[in-house]
Amino acid sequence: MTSVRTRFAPSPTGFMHVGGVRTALFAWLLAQQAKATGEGTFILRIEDTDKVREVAGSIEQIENSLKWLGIRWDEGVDQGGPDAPYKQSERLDIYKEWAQKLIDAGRAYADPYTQEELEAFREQAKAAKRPFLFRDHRPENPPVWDGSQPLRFKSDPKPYQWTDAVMGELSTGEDAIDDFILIKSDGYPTYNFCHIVDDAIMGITHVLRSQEFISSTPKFLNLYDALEVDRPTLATLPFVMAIDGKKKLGKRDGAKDILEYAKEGYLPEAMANFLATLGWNDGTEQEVFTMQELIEKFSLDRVQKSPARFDEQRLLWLNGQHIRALSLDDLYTRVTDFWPASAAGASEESKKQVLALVQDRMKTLADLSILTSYFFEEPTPNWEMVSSNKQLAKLTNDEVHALLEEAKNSLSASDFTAEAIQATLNNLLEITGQKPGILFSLIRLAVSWAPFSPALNDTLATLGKEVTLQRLQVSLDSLK
RNA sequence: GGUCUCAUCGUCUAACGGUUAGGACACCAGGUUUUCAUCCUGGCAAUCGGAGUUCGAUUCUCCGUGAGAUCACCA
Repeated sequence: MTSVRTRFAPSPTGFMHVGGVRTALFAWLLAQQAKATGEGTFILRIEDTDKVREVAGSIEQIENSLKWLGIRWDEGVDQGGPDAPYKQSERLDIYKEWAQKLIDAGRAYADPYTQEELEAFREQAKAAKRPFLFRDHRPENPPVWDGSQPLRFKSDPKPYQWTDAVMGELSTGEDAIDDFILIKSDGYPTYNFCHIVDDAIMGITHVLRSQEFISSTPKFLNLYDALEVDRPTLATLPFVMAIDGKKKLGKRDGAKDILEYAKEGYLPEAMANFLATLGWNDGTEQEVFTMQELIEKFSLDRVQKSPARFDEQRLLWLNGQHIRALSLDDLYTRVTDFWPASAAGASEESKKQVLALVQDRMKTLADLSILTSYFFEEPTPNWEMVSSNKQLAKLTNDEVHALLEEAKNSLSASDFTAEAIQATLNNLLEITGQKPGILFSLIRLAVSWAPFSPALNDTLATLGKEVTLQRLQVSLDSLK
């Protein structure tokens, strides 16, 4: 019987980008996996203790992002749970209580210095080429903490050695530990303090977070000791790096809102697949995973230690793979917002027929419009497309005219099933003595005027005899 | 500067100390008797450097080098 409780604890400072989402995904996968054999719980906790940086609407946006990806939480701000509230700004009393325990134990004290004095200490250390440590300036007789000063942790500096579920054995010297602030002078706790309190209260078993926290981990370990709480399994995830440069992906470096990808026609399961395999693999050569497979196969010990770059090409490829894996009906429900405007009046039946034709060619749902518009609206002849085609450019206007005329005649006698059309077309090859590359390309353009389209016989069959012949005529007429 | 982490094709990655260093994306070339962004086949392409341990290091150790993180009343 395993019990896994994980949490995703974002601060509401804006939209979510792929790095943050991946952390959430991994934590969620772990909890889902545990559900199969025991207890698994995934918690969404909002860390809103910095009122200055808070951005209105962020919580809703975070929730929408997770929902889009298919991540559901068992406990959270919107639905509550046994450890409610799940918003840190509503848990201030709890942190005060825990802070008092530390004060009583002589492990916390009021910081009597002004900003200026603090700054002077920093300058001093810098001038002396020494690291700045607040604990070098611990006041001998700190005032009684009345809430107007910051409350600091009285650390117990010592070397630490610990095991990280991803990084393995880690260690630091005592310089990594300092008297950090537990509660700010505005009454709100710092992340360093309250996340540890909450994780303990909520019984979090696995803490997943990104690499930037690795150097503050010794502080956390020191606090766990002072609080006398068991520490959870710590797992440090490597960065997701920006596509170019070598910087970690961040909002200021052009990281996109994850919901942007939804608008661009990416499937959530493709995004999940991509994110999961960015820094993780199952040890086989499998590249495409369903959500269910990810849940079953994910493991922290196969997570990469080194940062990975965000490769949109691979995401695009995966998206195509997942689109092709969808049933037609499923795909149909996903593309609702992606049809060309001209398809508005088309019936579900005809739209599905068209969709079936292009499913294999779509890489994003947004491709649908360019791929299908000519099924729903009359294309405008663009002879530029003929003259810029290597093979077709060799034909004279008279030859083009003759070929299309011939095609029109043959097709008007066809039964117009896909099979019958193929037979007609093959016959046409013999009559005209043309190569398929020329004849078929020409017909394709004359009825669609699109850069690419499905197999010619399927395209014509879907358009129907009447439309096909009419479009051939329109094209003929437009040819001077 | 202190502390800490990381290092295999362009990118994502695989490889009990023994493999012609494997796969995928991208790219290139063919094929699937039309286009093509699907599909199939093939090709290109990597162990950061130097010592050491070993019969044998991508793998273990050390030293470099490079990259990154962190040193906030931000999370």
